[in-house]
Amino acid sequence: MTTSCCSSTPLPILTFTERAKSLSEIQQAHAFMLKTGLSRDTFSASKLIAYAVANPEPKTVSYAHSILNRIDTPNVFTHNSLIRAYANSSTPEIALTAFREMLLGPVAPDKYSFTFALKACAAFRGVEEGRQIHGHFLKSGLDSDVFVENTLVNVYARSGWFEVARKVLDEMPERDVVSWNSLLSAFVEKGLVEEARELFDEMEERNVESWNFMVSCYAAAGLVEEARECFDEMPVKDLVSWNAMVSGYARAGCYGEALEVFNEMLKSCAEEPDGFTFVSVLSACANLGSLSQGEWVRVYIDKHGVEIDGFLATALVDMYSKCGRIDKAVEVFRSASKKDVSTWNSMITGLSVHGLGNDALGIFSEMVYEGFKPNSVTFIAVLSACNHVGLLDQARKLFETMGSVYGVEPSIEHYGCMVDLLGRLGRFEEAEELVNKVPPDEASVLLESLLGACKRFGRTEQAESLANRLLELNPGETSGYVQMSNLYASNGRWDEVTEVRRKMRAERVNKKPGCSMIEVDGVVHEFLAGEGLIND
DNA sequence: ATAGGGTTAG
Repeated sequence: MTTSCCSSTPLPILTFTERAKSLSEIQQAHAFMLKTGLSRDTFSASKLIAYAVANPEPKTVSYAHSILNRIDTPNVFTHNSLIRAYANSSTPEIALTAFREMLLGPVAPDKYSFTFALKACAAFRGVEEGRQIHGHFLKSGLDSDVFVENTLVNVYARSGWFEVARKVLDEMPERDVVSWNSLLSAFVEKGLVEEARELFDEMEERNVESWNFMVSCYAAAGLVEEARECFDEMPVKDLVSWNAMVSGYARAGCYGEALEVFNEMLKSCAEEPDGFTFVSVLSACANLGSLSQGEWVRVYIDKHGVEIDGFLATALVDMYSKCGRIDKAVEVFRSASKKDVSTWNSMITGLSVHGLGNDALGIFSEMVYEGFKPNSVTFIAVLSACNHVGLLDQARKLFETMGSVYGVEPSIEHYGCMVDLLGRLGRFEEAEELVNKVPPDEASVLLESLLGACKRFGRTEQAESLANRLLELNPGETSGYVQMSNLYASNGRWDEVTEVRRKMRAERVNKKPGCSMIEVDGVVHEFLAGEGLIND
């Protein structure tokens, strides 16, 4: 313990407490206070609780809670700090326990208590709880307050009670820009573009955040032109505005435009790009296969000392592996100081698609060894790695343990990997067993996979029966018919082909033409697959 | 001594 600051007077320990950088330092301070009897002192304890406000992880906050419970005379400040810390944690519901405890005690809640308790309700969409607290506030005798009411607007709006939110907003004795944004942000969160636009046009005041909400609202809906219009129109842009536009283009698949806006951003020198910017830019590079621009970004990141966090490491690994440089992907991965589950996932996926199944499995073991919890994506990545290399035993083992050991229940994608692998290796019985374990309405992907394998192995009879099952499962869809007719065609059974086609017409099923595009010398060529559909 | 909306990411 770094006790150099601790002596018999209370001040140094309070300074130590204020400067604590970890929960264990707080616990050291607490231990010291216990010995000296200082821990029951309201002011000293509030310094311990302040740490939880600044670092609201559930563990830290519940520790602060236990400290608060042992104070002789809690005051309104210590109560509010605890409610606030819970409201900002990932377990905001517990803020209401703390609020209830306050109501039962001798200290009356003030406008801060209500604001924090309501903020907690907004966080977990607790509209019923919010309503009760609203009623409580009205009966409390406290004056109407713009902070309390703004939070209330947000509670109702985020819970989808838009009319009530609007009513509270309209009846507020004084509104500010946050009042409007409280409702606007909820429309944006729910993807209600029209409602957001209408409100935005009606707003008495707007700030840069209001504009950013609109840009991101359009971008999230894939309406990049509208987003751009809004972006061009806004009176003041900040870093978030630029990032919203770059990511909007990238997510909409407009990768060239994403890079263009990024270049504009650099040229205008208005804002320095940050990790958010680079993640979107790298994603654009990855999807364009543009290694040179991706490299440029990496150099920029290094030169400007931008911190490579889990997100950025993931984006870099992804960019390098999608651009064919798995060696550089591994290099970035190895040198990354921060990794999260997605970083591991993108490394495993990268190795897998490069055919390096064993390396992918090695990274998976490392991941588990280092204490990261694999998720559903991880298992898709490792199972497809097994698939690429034909590692049946490993795949079986992973598939069995993913639920029991790692707590990730297999979904249809995982079944898909297994059925693919089993089919490829000719293990038809085992594959069928798996297919029969999933609910019928999800089984068609698996049936198609297995059907393909049957064809490759010349198992025409089984293929036929699978195609029939596919047909029964979804008579309105093309895949069963197409598979069936291809099957007959490849065996020269033309009468049966005609019969399938007739059935298809009778059921009014039409095969949608496949479409693909390619750019050659700046001219886009479009190809349509299908019969007589090009002139339709 | 403590406020509210907080927009951007693989």
